[in-house]
Amino acid sequence: MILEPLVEKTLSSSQRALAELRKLIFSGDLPAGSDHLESELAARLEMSRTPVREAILTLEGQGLLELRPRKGVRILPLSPDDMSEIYDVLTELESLSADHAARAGYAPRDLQGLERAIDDMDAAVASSDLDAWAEADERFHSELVRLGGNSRVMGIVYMMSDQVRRARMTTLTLRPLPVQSNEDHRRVYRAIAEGDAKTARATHRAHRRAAKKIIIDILEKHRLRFV
Amino acid sequence: MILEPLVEKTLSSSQRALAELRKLIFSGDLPAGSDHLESELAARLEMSRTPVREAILTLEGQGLLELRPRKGVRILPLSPDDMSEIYDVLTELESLSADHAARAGYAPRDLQGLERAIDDMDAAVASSDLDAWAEADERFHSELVRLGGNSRVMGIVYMMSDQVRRARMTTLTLRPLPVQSNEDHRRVYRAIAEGDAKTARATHRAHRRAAKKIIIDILEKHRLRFV
DNA sequence: GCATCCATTAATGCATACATTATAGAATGC
DNA sequence: GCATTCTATAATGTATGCATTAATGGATGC
Repeated sequence: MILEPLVEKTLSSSQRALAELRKLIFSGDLPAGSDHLESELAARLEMSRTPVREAILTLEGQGLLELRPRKGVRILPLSPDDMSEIYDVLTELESLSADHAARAGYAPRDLQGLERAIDDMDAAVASSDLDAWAEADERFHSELVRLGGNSRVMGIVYMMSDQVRRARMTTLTLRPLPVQSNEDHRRVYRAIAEGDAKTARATHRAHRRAAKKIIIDILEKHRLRFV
Repeated sequence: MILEPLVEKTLSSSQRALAELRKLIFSGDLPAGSDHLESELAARLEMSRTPVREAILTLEGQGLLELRPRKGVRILPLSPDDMSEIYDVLTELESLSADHAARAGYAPRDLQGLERAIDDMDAAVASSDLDAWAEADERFHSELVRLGGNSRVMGIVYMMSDQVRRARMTTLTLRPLPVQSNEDHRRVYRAIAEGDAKTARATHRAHRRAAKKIIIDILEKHRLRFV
């Protein structure tokens, strides 16, 4: 019998399995394209197969891995085509969110989260802190979707952001400093604040399309497949 | 997401559980808002809790039900707000699909599925066969998404179509005969055939927005919550 | 009579044991 | 030597049993 750490939080095993597997995938400890047996993962997480299996099924539903009976679970690689698909979905759903956010008539204080994210991105660009920029960028997009007020959109975008994050790990250092990007963010922000749904939607759409092109070009140029 | 081959071999218990639970939900045997214990469902499907539990987790991920520890799983009701969210997502993703389908430059024979669905809807309207119309309408939309070529979009739309189908069971007999609707479909079809992405997108978007309004109005007018 | 606490109960979450089955490799026949 | 078949193995899929824990109801004290 193994003694538990005293500060152990009361997280259920399957929740832990889900979180830990996610971390292992994002950290690259479980590289894209690699295969792993349920029992192996269970041993690694020091729990039985049952909760691990539940987490695996969830992650399969989220498109992070694939069950291949008798061959183990395969961590799914992301090809440029995959990223293209994901960016297209994000483009549509975030643009919808921008539209709805503009129509919702939010007060300035409701938009503080957006504004702060934009400011943080400016600061990050100024100090060339790519990690801080990525974090603030992600915050901007998730805040935008939250303001859109559609819980289904939030769920889908949250799922796909996971995948984008995987790709970003690789591409972040290869892309030019995102200077233009924040100008776009500010324009989206202004349009929402002014209740101009049409501009908010169109501006965000253009922003996402440009971002997609940058990422896809990098992935293809460097023949990056596994991220 | 992937269509199963028609030659069904002995499918696994968890697959059966998934299919059967779906059927029970759609048939109304498990009404929206009702609670059910894992063990009760397992007994009903004549299998152990394990595969039932796996199916339940999958269905939870698809938003059909909710796990409430110690209270059983609750079949989720669909409020007008839920339907509004779902229609908004479908509007965006199907419009994207129409756009991409138009750009893809399909040959006429590739579009046969669309055309047949439209013809079938015409026939169904002529004979006032609402069920046939609903089936063909669903076929049109799923074919459209298939032509769009984005597998993520296909997956999301497939999931949400399940929910729309639940609502449609109730609203179908309450709505006016969908005559205008098929005129829209034909215009989308023509735009795709002619490679006019802009028109395809805009037309389909308008179509979906109109459909959403009809459904939501009915749901609210009749105070329908559980479907 | 009311509130609080404790005990009982029952449902889930997890572990484990078992059944099923695909696959690799050996063995046998040609 | 090659192919085919059979067998052993191992991984998944499923069943079952046990532990944990939330909820309910009763009992007790005020």
